[in-house]
Amino acid sequence: MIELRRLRYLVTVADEGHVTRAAERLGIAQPPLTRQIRLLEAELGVTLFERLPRGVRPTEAGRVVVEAARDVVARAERIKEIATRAARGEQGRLAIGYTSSAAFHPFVTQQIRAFRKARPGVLLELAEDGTPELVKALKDERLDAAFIRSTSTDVAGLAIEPLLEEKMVVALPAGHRLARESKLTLAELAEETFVFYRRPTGPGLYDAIMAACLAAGFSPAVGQEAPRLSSTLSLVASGLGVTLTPASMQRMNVEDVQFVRLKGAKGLVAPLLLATRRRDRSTLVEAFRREAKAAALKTNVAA
Amino acid sequence: MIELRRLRYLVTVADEGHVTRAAERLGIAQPPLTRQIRLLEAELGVTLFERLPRGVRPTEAGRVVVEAARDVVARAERIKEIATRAARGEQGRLAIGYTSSAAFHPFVTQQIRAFRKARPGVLLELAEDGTPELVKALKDERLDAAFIRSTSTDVAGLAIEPLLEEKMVVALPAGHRLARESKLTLAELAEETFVFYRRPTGPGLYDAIMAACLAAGFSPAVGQEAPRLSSTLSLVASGLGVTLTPASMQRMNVEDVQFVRLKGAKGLVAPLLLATRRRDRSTLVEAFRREAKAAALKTNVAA
DNA sequence: TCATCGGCATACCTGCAAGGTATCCAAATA
DNA sequence: TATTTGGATACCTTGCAGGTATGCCGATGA
Repeated sequence: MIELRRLRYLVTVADEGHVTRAAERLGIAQPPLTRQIRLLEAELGVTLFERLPRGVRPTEAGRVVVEAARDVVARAERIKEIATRAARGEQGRLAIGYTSSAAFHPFVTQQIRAFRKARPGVLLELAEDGTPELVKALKDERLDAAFIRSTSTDVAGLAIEPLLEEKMVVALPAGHRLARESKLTLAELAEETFVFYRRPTGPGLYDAIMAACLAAGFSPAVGQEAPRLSSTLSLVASGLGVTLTPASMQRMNVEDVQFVRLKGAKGLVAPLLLATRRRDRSTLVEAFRREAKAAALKTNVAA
Repeated sequence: MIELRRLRYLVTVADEGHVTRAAERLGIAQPPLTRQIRLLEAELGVTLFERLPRGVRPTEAGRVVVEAARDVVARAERIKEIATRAARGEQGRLAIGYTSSAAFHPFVTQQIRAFRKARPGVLLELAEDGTPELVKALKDERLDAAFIRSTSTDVAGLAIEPLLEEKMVVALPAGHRLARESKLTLAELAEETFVFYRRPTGPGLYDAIMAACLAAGFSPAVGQEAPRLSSTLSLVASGLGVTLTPASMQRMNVEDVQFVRLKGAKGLVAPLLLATRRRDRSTLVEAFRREAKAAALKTNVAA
């Protein structure tokens, strides 16, 4: 019968790529570790590592098994925490993620605050990351819900629900010749250099902006790309170009960036989406979803 | 450090509601089981069971922990199955590359599609690039196999295996004076300007074409070079010259390009090769190689 | 090409924790 | 109050993880 110790050893060896170093990290000697790995291989009936002259390397099958083992080990580690929390009578735990651009959206912070207030017994865990990473974390059950801005890659098994649509605004370096306007059309930006956040692996804001510019009769000159929507603003502040961002980003209050409303770029909106696991019908997630959708509806009616 | 044995015991006791019966089911005596449960309680710092006059009952916290334990145990049990499946090549990851000209070859797409269908558990990663880049990626283990057209630079450590040989066709701008012929000889192209894709760092199609032209009694006038075989076609479409391409490129269906069969240029063929790492004897790569070679053999016999 | 080294494998011993047996004890029947 | 049921305790036994010593193989370098 397979035991956790072996799996922990397996993961460590895979991480180190080196039995001796892994043994060191585990605080045991090398020979027992070698033996444990071999016993595990015998038990699974699979060669997990190629033995190289220097170190070891997981075989193809090894990689797959290591990932599964990592998952099991991580879940086992969490049990202790689950136990103490359950003993304290806490009603559960909800891990919520959001893309960096959603982090500044008042709706998101408002929802999280309201949920925390209504359920003080629930431990909220928050994480900020890129949409593809959030999607992966949802699938791996490291997250229970995520506010995202685009439907990125492979979302099979996830429920993606639109909450809000947000207007876009133009972000300009302070003192830019257009910064004194109260409204701008896309066409007025035709001569500008744009900075963008890196195109995600799926259709996203990037493509929508591109399409809108083309519709306005120009192809934007892209100066530099940034890994996060939020970091484009520092590029704008540095004068490397202009960009379009969701209106809520104005709250970031970056020095040397001025925002101007965008006029007549219909269809150019930043959606705010809520992603959950389709299978996951746990009470907490369900409540969070329900409340978020209700609040979104109210916001949309008010607007 | 928490171990799976304890978790298994915990789940069994919870299921039976009875330490003695659980012990029986586990094939151990009752006292050790009692002790293991108490040790687990001590480790987690939580009382998991209420001791009743007849049997035991999980506490509130106990129920939560039991569910978490059940999940971990189930996942651990699955690891063995995951391992055997991975060893059989039903799971894992395979990164395949192809040169842009091979990308349009029906054989290549067919092989990849068939492999994906036969092994849905395998994550296929595809990359299109030039032959030298593919060779480098193979050596760096960013790729596991690559369809290439020529044996480029330094292929030490790689196994290069011929799969197919493909006829060449003449690509002409639409409306070209020779475009109405049904067949052309090389000699008939002696007065034409040629466009070529850039010569790779090793011997390739370029040299084969050059040699064939020389054998036909002329040295081709080279008009412009393109970085990819596929982009030569747009040059042809723009009327910058004619070129010779593998027959499968006809599928690209470029507007303003017409293809004419080539007559009597024996030896002028575009090989399709499969490159793998010589050392790499992983199940997945091996299976892919085997199936590609088998399919190639069948295709050659049919042709 | 031979010496050296780095690093996994093998052999064999040791100690601890899981398992076994015997027995106790508390509460629920009768 | 006697009996039964089932978990707890005490104490012995054993198997498996861990330790030390050493072998062996391939890679590197003089």
